[in-house]
Amino acid sequence: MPAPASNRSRARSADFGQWYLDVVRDAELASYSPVRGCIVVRPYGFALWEHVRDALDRRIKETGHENIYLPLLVPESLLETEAKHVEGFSPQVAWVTHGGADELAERLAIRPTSEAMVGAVYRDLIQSYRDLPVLVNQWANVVRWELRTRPFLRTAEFLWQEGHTFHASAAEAREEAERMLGVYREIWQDWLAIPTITGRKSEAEKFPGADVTLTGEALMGDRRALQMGTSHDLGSNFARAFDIRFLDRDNERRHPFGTSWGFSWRTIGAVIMVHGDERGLVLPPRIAPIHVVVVPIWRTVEERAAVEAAIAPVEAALRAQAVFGDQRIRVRVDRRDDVTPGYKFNDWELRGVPIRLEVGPRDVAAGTIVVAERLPATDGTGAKESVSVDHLPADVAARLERIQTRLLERSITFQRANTHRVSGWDELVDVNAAQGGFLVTGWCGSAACERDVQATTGATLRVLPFEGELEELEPPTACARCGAPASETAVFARAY
RNA sequence: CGGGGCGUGGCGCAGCUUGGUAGCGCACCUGCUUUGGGAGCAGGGGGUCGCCGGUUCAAAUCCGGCCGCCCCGACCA
Repeated sequence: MPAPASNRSRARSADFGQWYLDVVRDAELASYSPVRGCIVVRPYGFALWEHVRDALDRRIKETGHENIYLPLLVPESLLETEAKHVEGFSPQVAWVTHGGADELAERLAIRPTSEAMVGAVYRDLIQSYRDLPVLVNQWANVVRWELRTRPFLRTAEFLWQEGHTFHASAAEAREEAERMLGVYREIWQDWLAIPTITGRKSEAEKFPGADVTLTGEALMGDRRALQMGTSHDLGSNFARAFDIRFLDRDNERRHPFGTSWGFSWRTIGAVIMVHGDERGLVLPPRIAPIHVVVVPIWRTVEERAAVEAAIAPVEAALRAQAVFGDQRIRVRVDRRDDVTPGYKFNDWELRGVPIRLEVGPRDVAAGTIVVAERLPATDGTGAKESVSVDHLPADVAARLERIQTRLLERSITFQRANTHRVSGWDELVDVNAAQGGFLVTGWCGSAACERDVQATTGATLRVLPFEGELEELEPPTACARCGAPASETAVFARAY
């Protein structure tokens, strides 16, 4: 069967970067727009984001937070209030300078994030210890004037969630930052089927204005790392800068302690790069816009009628079937009559639909349906099977849950296989050049050594992992750069 | 921000070196045959060649300027 000349994805193994762009385009997740650095998220891509978003939104609410909405435009004087914050973000801020024809007296920043706005707003809303804790979140777009575009991973405008909280004590704020990183970790692992190494960022890598930045780092299919989301303990930095105070039980005025945490549509890029294969997208069932696609097969109008009649009750039964607790199976019957079944098989595989059902005259006669699973090509599984119509819904639900599990197992295996303990400078340089992946080593804590590693290898200090994150690896006891006793275990990697 | 590339029907591209009726694949429309792994044949519709200026009898093609986007590197979710 001859393939069309265009619209074929590049080989993943040959050119990972181009493969990524091809998958985004061919699976109809997103396209470029007339605006530099800004993408159009198409319905299939947005549905994917919505499933991730809804799962996270539920957990954010379950952990006691409420959603709000803050202004898009931030007066320059506000943005400048916290010194380190403005220093960190100023190179990336887009400015509104005119209203109509008139130049504004004060420029307005298009929010790169909302800490400054939160500070200004909650300065007035927080008066008493009874007003604490403040636990709010917003789903919003932000703009950071990026000089390089990669759909989902790096765009000038992107969608995310930013949580903001204030607490009466430093310990409570730290707990909150840790709690929300834990919530993120659940989503990454249980929904996106992506394992992460969680921990702290170094001073050089942390959020401008934060005391501590917590992060989750994942490994993409090309062995480069991706920061999946961050959670910041802001201490009382923003409260002091914005003069936020509360009157405590003892009648003393005190600054509250803040956190902020963000999770963006970049995670969609991670799903593509972690699970995708030579045939295109592979989606974890929990977030797949379509769980099951049904492809009818027929030649004559009589056959078509018989096949349609056989599909109707199957479709209804599948839609009624529970999966993953409270979800229902999401079914699409592909009734297009301008393309052949073969075309549809390839089309839905490219788009990562976990399960395909084929129903033709032979199946109708036998009371069966052909089931094919969309698993990574290397699994060697996914051959077609004939299944009786009777227990199809339960069978499909079980398969979806098994696929979800298998994808996670597979990505954990990949991460383990590409996490290397390196104990000295030569080994660090060699392993990074030869294999890439996560490089676990000792670090003396000095910024100079951190800089040297980056300058020489291109790998950055991704994370200082929490206790137990690398349980099977005994960390080196000396700094890989200078040989001094290590005060930290560090994970270096070339990153996106 | 440095380096490179590209702007030609909806999409992907060729044509430009050497100026002379704008072409190919996909998509689209009509008909017939097809349909269990990216269908075939026949006919058909659609483009002031990114913009401005210059050279020329004549510019997609040569010259100058501008704009835009993409890719590769330094910074960032």
